[in-house]
Amino acid sequence: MKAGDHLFLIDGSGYIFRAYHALPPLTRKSDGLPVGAVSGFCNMLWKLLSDARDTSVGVTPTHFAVIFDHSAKNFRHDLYTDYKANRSAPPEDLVPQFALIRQATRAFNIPCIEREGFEADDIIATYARLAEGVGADVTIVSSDKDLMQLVGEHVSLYDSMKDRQIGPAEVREKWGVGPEGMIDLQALVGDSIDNVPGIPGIGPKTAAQLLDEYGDLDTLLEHAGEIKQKKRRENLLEFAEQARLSRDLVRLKTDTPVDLDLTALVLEPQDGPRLVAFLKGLEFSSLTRRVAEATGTDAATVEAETVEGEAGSAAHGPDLDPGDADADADTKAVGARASDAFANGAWTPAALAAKRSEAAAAGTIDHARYHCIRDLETLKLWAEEARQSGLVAFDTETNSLDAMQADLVGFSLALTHDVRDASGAAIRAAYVPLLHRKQEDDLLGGGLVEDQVPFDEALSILKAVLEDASILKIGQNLKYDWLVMKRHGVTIAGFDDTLLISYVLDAGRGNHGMDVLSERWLGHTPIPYKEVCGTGRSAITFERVDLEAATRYAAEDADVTLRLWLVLKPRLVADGLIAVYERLERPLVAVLARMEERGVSVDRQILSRLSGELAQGAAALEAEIQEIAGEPFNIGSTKQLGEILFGKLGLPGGAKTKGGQWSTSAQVLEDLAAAGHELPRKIVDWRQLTKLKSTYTDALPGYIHPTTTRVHTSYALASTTTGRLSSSEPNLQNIPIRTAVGRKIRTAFVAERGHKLVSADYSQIELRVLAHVAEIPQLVQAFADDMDIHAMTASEMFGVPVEGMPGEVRRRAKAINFGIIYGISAFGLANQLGIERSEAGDYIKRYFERFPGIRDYIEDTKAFARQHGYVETIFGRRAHYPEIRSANPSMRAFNERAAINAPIQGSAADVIRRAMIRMEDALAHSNLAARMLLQVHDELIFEVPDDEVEATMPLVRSVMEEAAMPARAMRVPLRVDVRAADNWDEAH
DNA sequence: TAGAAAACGTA
DNA sequence: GTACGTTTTCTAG
Repeated sequence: MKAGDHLFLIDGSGYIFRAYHALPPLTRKSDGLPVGAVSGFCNMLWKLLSDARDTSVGVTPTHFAVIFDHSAKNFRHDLYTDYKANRSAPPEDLVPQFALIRQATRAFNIPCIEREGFEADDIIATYARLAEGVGADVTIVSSDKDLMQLVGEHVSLYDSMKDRQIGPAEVREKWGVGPEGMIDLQALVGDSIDNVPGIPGIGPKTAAQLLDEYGDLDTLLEHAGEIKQKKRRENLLEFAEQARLSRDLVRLKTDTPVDLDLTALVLEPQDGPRLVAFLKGLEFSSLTRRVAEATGTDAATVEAETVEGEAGSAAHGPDLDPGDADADADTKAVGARASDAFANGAWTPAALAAKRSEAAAAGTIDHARYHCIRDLETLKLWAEEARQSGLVAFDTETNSLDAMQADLVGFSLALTHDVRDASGAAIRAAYVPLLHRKQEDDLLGGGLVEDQVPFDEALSILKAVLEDASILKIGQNLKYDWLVMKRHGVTIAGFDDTLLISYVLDAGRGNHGMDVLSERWLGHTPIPYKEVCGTGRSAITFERVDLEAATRYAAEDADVTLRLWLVLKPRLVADGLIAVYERLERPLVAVLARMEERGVSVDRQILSRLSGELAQGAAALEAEIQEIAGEPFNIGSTKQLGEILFGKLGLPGGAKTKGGQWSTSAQVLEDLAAAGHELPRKIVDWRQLTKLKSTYTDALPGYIHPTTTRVHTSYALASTTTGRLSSSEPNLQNIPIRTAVGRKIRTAFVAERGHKLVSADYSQIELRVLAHVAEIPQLVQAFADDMDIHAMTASEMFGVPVEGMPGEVRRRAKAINFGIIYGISAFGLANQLGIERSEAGDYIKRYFERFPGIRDYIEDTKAFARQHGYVETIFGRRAHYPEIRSANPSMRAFNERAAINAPIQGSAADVIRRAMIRMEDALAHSNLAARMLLQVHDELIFEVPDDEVEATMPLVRSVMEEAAMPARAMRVPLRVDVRAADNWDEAH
């Protein structure tokens, strides 16, 4: 490079964000892949390059490079740990575009530069100074103020979107200081987006004025005591150090090590066919045409490069939240687009999905090809490849199934160099052991296995990949890995989860565990965990597994996960379920993980006292029961109990169980008690006490975490057919409430010192959903008027006025209302109400006469389910009922009832999911410290600092009540009751 | 020792 | 009549 040459440096990362926000948001390729930013980027690049050929334009580049940010972390984080802490993850539909823009740069035959540990700005600064040094001119394509410090006689900025050149004069005009003053100005002002602190109370105007007066930051700080304005003076004195730190943060590094020297940046001509193929693949038709013309390429003969929707990155479907118009219309538009795409000779999403599935099933898995990575250099290479391809499957190996206890002992990665190949032939997978221990059990418990990658170094390389949202991580049940990594200081950002994708696609068609999915889609049975770690008392933890077996097992997990993703992700687009996945499913992973991580405080003493009381009560009852029975027996054994009750004592047996025994269910025992027998009542009571004791007061303390001293449940996102969550280990969604004794257990769930528990629950959400979907005028009106819905139903059915209605009448109406939600049958209603089937049938008949819309809804839903094999919630989530066409009438009836229930239960579940996804941001925006701890289907429980309770309650209420909006306008309002107290019993 | 059956806690 | 998870007992291996 020499004087007179002109170097163009494009701030690729900055451009991506700016283009994303500036351009129409919904630019997508026919398979749903979002490409708005890529499109803007390519057009901009082409325009600049055209200028290079057109000598009539004054500015003609001779050298050219696009610079990208490399990793989330750089030297500035060492200066200031909170640097860029305010940055939120990039928008979902931008993530897949990072890799595409790198691909685009290469397709344009332009150097694509990035370097670990440095921001794009530093590399730009370095090249700009180098070029300046040889007398060349430099144009930096960016309008970022952070780069303005570089502007000078030979260096200017070019804002490609406003087509504006920024030289020293423009900098001074905009900021009141010249380029040389920009660093000091930024140091004073700070930057809330990058979280550069600056000095409080000083904005750009004041900063410019001060710098004008004192010359530079150091002089200003020396003379800070002379400032007249009191507050300003105090702040300058108090935060002087902070300003100096800020200066170090904003000053760009001009001695970044660079791989390519200036001569390597010389502008080469474009390879016409290659570029055309790429642009054609992205369906940029007008740019394709222009490029073809300019490069003398016959576009018609060039085959489009298959640029992935595919590129395996998040292909995007319709937006559930139509701040962008009508969601239903959106959904249909995708279907329409699919056929258009086929007309263009491209794959339709469905055809692509089918092709992938076929290839995946034909692929073979070869354990011999797996790598075991045992040195840092190799690991770095793999991380680099992940970055290049923008895609990596990831799985952790630990020493516990409990994510809150698990320590990382290794991890596996899988990469592919061709995301179009679902056969897996292009996949490489590896296991990285970190803390495996020798198997022999010497006194010290066996030392570490030799030649493992040093833990801290490996973790930091992994961290850079996992936290970089522009690299899509693919996992199976990522909530587990997310939590484990979080506990190791790493926050995974930018991911897909094959468990959740499968769940969205196939809820109701069996479970979604990796082994099942692998057999279903790949025809491959993965190595069972048992085979590696054994079972029962001879089981070992993964850290004791020898590296060869561990590699086979762990690398296979990553390999299989990546293959599954290649098959399943296109199906999301094909089935129009991308929005469900991205709006209702994927965002909950981090939300739930944080809830699990927080846990809830449980008072051991209350539980232990209760346990004692329950033990006493049960023992007393046990003695009485055995006294009456005339012999000791195991009351907990239904078999023995049946023999005593219906054999020895000769009580009349009621129902039989499936196994043919006499049933001893609570219902049967209650009936016997009502008939005057004294023993059954005592057994019911005994059962209640022992149930509460064993399931709750005795079990819960065992779940208190040794270090956090709180109870951390685990939520399953993909276990129910309807879309509800489930909770386990321990299940905190079935803590007693119905009986007085049971409720006492809730008093043990407490807020930590200085806090309250706030419980917010939806009132009658399922009935409201029913009123909405079935469009029942009376119900809609009743909810609009905030009436007692069961009383209103009773009044409508039986002609009884709501005023002074007997409790029994209301109770019956209530049972019918619930019955409807559960897919009513005369049999079930009769059971519930203890009336004759014929009478129950009459009730149902009368109900349908009064509410014909409900009958229509039920019939329509059944017909839909029979036709499609699934039903949908109001947000488009599907629940499959493959057996609804069963020839077995009871099986069929069961599936029909479930299918009637699923849209109601599932829509309610979707609503609270939406509320949960929004809640954290809503709280943060209001500067509230409330922490969401638990979800119980229609209830959310928070822990809130005492002095924020008042402010938090209305916010929580409004987020929940407005959760359906704007995606759906419900015909009925949602109502939420909110209460605060010291414990869960009083808060609910 | 693993898994089914019965019972029962929640929404 | 829907949707779950946990506990205890008992049986099959």
